Parts: sequence; structure tokens; C-alpha cells
Amino acid sequence: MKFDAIDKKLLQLLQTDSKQTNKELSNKLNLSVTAVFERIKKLENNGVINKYVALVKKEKIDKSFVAFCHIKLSQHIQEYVVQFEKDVAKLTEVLECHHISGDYDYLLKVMVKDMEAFREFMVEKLTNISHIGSTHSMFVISEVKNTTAIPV
Amino acid sequence: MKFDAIDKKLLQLLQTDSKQTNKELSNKLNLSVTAVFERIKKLENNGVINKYVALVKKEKIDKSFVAFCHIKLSQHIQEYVVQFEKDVAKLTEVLECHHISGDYDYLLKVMVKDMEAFREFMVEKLTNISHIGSTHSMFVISEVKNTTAIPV
DNA sequence: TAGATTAACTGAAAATTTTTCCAAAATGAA
DNA sequence: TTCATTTTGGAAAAATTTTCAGTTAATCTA
Repeated sequence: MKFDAIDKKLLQLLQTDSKQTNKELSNKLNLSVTAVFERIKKLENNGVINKYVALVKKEKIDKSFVAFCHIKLSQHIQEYVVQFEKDVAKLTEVLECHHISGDYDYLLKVMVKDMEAFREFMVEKLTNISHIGSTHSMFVISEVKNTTAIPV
Repeated sequence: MKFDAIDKKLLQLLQTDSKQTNKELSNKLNLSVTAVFERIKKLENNGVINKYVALVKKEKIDKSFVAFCHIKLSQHIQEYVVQFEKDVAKLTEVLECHHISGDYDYLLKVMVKDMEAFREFMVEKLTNISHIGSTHSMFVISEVKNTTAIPV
């Protein structure tokens, strides 16, 4: 689908706050409520807008500890890759898992309560997954920026 | 604030889909609409729910290229740190910037159109920021898992 | 360019949802 | 147990979403 400047502005607004009413959006975009409504529906139907979610403040639910974890597989066999990716996706502590270029095969973003919980996660969950060769963890000291808004 | 099992379930549901109506939620939670409404308001007022956003599919807006970028500062002077963090946060291509432990100082998540756009971003934007010592980039080959839902 | 076709827009009405209000039930502390 | 507080449920009110019909604007073709 093709976007005009209004669609882009609309996506920016919804990526920032999806709870705005169509009336509020219509003011910001100088459009009627119905026009806004139909543009949003088009963005949803075309799969541009994937979903709407509530973002939770991790500190409030005692998940303040974030780590990035590099993982190397023991061997790069197709079977191992498939199995690892299936298993790691099941771990709720793993918010992200990316297959990446470079020295390691994967980069994980892990969110838990504290260092002790992280140790437990590593020992009891992550390293229980088959075919892991080695790991290397980096701990987040402070979060400088963290947004879900993709520049459009 | 304290959570019971219903609050936790509610947070899970809203982290998955915030566009569900209170009636739908009330069915899943075996509660009245008003009870759901009050619980959500409490979670919002206590800052547990930070915001509501639309998640956009990056492929649909031509931002399919994701890279993680390690950065080391030239010197670890307070002034340099502050300046760097301020500057990097302004870059819309940088969705995340974490100050981390380990060999490098920062880990960035960068989202752009393609490798060419990434090169341009590095040359014209990132390395224009003062006090950067060295960088090391890793490219995402495939996204195994990517969620905003924190386990509660 | 003119005419036709399609897409996008507007305002009003209808449908649905959110929010308020009040009374009843549950919970907790003294 | 009793009093006070919180949570809940149902109904009414307020607000929002969604539909609808008619108009305007934009696009395309001949």
C-alpha cells in the first residue's frame, strides 16, 4: 500500500499513544472523524498496524534486571538450529531473540527480577536448551532510550 | 501496589491485545465490566501500565534492516557520557540504547531500510556524534522472537 | 480537455463501549 | 463480631466507534 503524509503522521501518533480518540486524532490531522477511522482501518487491514498493546513499566512488576545474552551453538546443523529456536522462543524471560551475524549466532534480550534470578534463569532454563555451545552475557546498567516507535 | 492473580492475568491480556473491550476481558476474567474497568484504571494510575501503543510491522514501512551496534566512548568522562546519551537518543533510527557492562559501553538497536541506509546512518549520523571511540555492528539475519510482553 | 470512474471526505444517525453512580458483597483490622 | 474499607455488579449516562448516504476530490481514459 502507499502512504501519504497524513498516513505517516497518523502512524506516528498511534505508535506514541493508541488510546487517543478519533476526534483527538482528527483535530491533529485536520480531518473528519470518519476519515481518520477509515485510514486507521486501512492500515490495520493491510497489516501495517500489527497489533495494539499495553506497555508495562518493568520496575513496577519487579522485572528490573535486563541482560543481553550472546549465544553460540555447538554446531551449525539445521536440526540444532530449528530445535534451539523453538525452545528459546518458549522462555517468557526471553523477550527477544535475534539470529545475527558476527562471532555469536544469537542475541537475546532477557528480563528478570535481579541478578540472582538471572543466574537461576541461566542455570535452570537457558543452558538446559540443547546444542548451546557457549554464552556471553552483558548486563544493562541504564536504559538510555527504549521505544517501540519505528520511524516512518 | 499489590497484584492478585486477576491483575496478572489482566496485564497479560492487555500486553497481548489492548483493543479488547472490557466486556471481552470481563468474560475471560469472570468479572463484571465495572470491576475490569476499575482494575485497569488502578493499573494505569499506579504507573504499572505505562502507555498504549500501536505496533507497526517494520516490513510494511520499508524498515526491514535491523542492526545491533556496540559503541565504545573515546573517554569515560562524565561530560562525554551525558553528551553522547543526549545525542544518540535524538536519532529516530535508534530504537534502543542501553548502557551495558562488558567490552563496549553501549548497545544500540538500529532500524533502517537496508544495508545501504545503514551505511548512510553510520557515516552521516552516528559517527557524527562526539566522543565515540569505536563501534562494532551485528546484523540481524532473522528475528526468532520479538515481544513487548513482560512476564508478570 | 471532458467525461467517467474510483477513492476519500463530511456530517448525521446508529451501535457499541466507556464511565459514572449507587447499593451490595467481600475483605481486613480492631 | 463489628466497623471501615475495598471490590464488585447492574443500570444509567456519557462518550466513542461504526455505519450510512450524499458530496467532493482525485485519477484515469479516450
